[in-house]
Amino acid sequence: MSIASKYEPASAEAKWYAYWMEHKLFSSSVDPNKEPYTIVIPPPNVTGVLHMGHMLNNTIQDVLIRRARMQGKNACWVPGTDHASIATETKVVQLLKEKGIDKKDLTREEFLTHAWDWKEKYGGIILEQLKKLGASCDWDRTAFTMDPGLSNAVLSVFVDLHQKGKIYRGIRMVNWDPKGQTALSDDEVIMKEVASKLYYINYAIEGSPKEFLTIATTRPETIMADVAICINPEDPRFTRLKGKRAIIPLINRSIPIIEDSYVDMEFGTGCLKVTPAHDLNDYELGLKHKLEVIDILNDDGTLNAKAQLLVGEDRFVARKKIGKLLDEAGHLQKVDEYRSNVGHSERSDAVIEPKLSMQWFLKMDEITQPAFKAVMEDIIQLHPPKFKNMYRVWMENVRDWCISRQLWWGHQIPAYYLPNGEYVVAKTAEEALAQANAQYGTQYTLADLRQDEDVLDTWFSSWLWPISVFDTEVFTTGKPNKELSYYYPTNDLVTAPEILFFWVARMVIAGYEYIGEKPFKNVYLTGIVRDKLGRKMSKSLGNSPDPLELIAQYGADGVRTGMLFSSPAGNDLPYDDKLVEQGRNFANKIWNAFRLVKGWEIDPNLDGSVNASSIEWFEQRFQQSLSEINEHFDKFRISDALMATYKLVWDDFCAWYLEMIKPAYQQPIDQATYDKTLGLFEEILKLLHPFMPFISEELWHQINQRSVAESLILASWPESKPFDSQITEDAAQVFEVVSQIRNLRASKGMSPKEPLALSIRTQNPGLYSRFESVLIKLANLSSLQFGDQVEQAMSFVIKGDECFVPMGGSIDVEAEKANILKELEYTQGFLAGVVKKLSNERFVAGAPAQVLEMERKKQADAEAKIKALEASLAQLE
RNA sequence: GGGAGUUUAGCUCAGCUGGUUCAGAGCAUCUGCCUUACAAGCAGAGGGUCGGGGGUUCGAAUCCCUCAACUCCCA
Repeated sequence: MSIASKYEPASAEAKWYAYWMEHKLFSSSVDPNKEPYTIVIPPPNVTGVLHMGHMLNNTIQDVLIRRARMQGKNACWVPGTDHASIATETKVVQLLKEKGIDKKDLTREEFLTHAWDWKEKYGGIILEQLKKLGASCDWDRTAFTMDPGLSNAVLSVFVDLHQKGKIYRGIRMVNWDPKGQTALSDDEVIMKEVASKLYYINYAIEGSPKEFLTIATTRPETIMADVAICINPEDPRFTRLKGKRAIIPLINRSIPIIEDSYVDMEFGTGCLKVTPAHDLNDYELGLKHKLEVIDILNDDGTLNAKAQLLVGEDRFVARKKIGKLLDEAGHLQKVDEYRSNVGHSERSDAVIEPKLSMQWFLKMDEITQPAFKAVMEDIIQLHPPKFKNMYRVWMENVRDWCISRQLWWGHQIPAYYLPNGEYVVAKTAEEALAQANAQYGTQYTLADLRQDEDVLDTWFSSWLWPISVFDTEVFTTGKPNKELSYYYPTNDLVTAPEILFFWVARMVIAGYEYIGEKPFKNVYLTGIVRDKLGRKMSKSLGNSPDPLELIAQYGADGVRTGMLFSSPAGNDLPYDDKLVEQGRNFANKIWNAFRLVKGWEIDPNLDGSVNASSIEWFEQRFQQSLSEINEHFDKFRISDALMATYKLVWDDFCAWYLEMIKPAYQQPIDQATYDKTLGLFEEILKLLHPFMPFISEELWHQINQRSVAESLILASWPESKPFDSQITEDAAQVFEVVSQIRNLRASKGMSPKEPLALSIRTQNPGLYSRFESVLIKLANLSSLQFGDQVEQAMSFVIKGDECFVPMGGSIDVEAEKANILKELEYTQGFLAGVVKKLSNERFVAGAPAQVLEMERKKQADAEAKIKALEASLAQLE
């Protein structure tokens, strides 16, 4: 036997991935005779490097797609990447900076040239890494959200929605990232608790120089933007101030004192400075009271001329300085330490500045309705379903979507401003010009048009992904092409719950808006991969293992199964090397099972009928597991499907079946059993393939020479057939006897090599005699008999059948008596419970017949067992 | 502050519409084995008042109330 005792994954992985690729076994094309099964990959950021989250996510997709392929479906997994405007632009800016180039010194075109260079160079890395994992994507379909076609689709949609009156321009308070110089959506803002200071500032009352009121604020640098003081009309402390005006310290501007019940009398000093330009709540209060807006900040977070003071200083520097100024001028009453929640940019980590700016918005109220309904009515199913609730809450409170971003990398907004102050929206400048001149009767030329500088939110392109990877024209034509008609709606989407709203919900919205049909049937939400301490894996923490390193160390199959062992849908995965180790061990187990079988010599003259019952048992057991596995898959319980497969292979096939049929050392096996066993092995490899594509394909070809078309990746998923659970139950009982005898040996310190005799008192000897040879082999028996009690024997009871193992003189009577007494005591207690239940009239009257019958059987069994135990005890006396 | 979710063995989780799948699985732990497929292994064992309390019911891990802890979303 020349096969290594340890499975070496590296060569098999390289070999079979190349083989699958070479023969285009991942590729899919429209075939009306086959049912399509489609998954679109959640496009990773082009800036991305494969991390553990991708590993989990893509393993699940690959499992689903490979199983579908084996089920004879036309499996199509579309890969691709997302241009990720903020992340990529940040990265490119950083890279240029390292080269001594400042983005400010570049034109838009120059910057984009650099960005594309970067994308061409690094943008595909993550997809290459996915190949190492075994991902069976149709790589010929690889898409990018800024491909010409997909970009065109984005612009079409923008123009269309604008025409429909759903896109509008408006001044809004946005989350401004002064570092990234862009507006962020609420969801891109992370609230963090930070230590800050609460400044108590005195504002003089106009007309009574000695009087003042005190305001508590964490942002003293914005007092120059104050437009009012607000008090609660119910607050008796401030009745005297009603209708008066206050003076802003340092700049001495007079502002009104207004009343609004919005003010929390408990917080701070009970009165509030109103600064509409720099606080969302103040902005709304300002709108309500028709107050002026004074914006004292530049885009980069420095103070502008309107501030009058500290012009050009950064907001945080200004905060410190103004504190000092106020103090020196005698306006600062005190400063308290304070903890508050402050929004930070998810990308740049800069403190978010609420800022008024002109942005583009998509009206969400109407467009979301079909998407809301689809999930509520389970037309689209979320797995696990607990996310349905979250989805509902979000959809019910959805706000208009701010779709503009102040960046260069992305889809530039197709809006063109005209010299007359108007603007037109069109896909190209030429179209815009024609439209403008027609609309306004003007004679403008292209040079008169100025395109909006901003780009669209990244999600504004990825929400079209399940459509635009197949058809980029449907948004204008309204007619799906062949590809889209065939592959859409896709089947399953696998993604993280954190982007349920960013992405998933919006794809559903776009799907209904443009195709009138859901984009997918099922959404499988994975958990977050965390480290042992429960922290999210991140580059900055350095707590994430390198996935490629892991694959090199444990094998792709080991890593895939390791990731899946402990990750039910929606649950976080606390990552531990132990998991992938278990995966690797599993691969090794399969490998060695194969070594065993391949190592057998065949003797054509041998009669294999002794193994018939073992084979029959395993076939039934296989079917039983298969139906469980299929059910798990259907319910998207991927971890459970894997665990059921794992147990079938390790416990049933390796630990029981192979041991049952294994010939004695260096003895040959009969032809029939050998052939059958290889056949069963093949069935097992099929079940393993979605989880462990490499080792399964490797062994598949080692079992037999096969053509490309006969590759395992294309093999048929085993057919589910009815099974006889009586056989598996009986076998379980026989196995229990084997375990008990092994246990007996272990507890007596006897060698497994020393044969024992077994006598069973049973109503049903056929059950045991059917597996007689198995019992003899696995329990190492010298004989098996049926009959009455045996003297000088150890005994145990299984399902009412008494088993006796004569031990000759070596039996420890006292210990055996103690054992039996313990068992007896327990059974008597058990019986008492059952009897009590049965003597309860209300139970007898209320419980269904089936339950009653069960209880009666329990009683009978317990009584029989007690009798048997007592007899054994008497025997020992 | 509003809403949702979670709490079952040391860890990660199953336990569907209350009753033999009812207290489970994998890993970890402990004991004994290098028994010629596999020590990345084999054989065996021990772990849980099902977060606390109360209620409904003949019967509750499962339904209701309440308290506690943790997580997430929104403000």
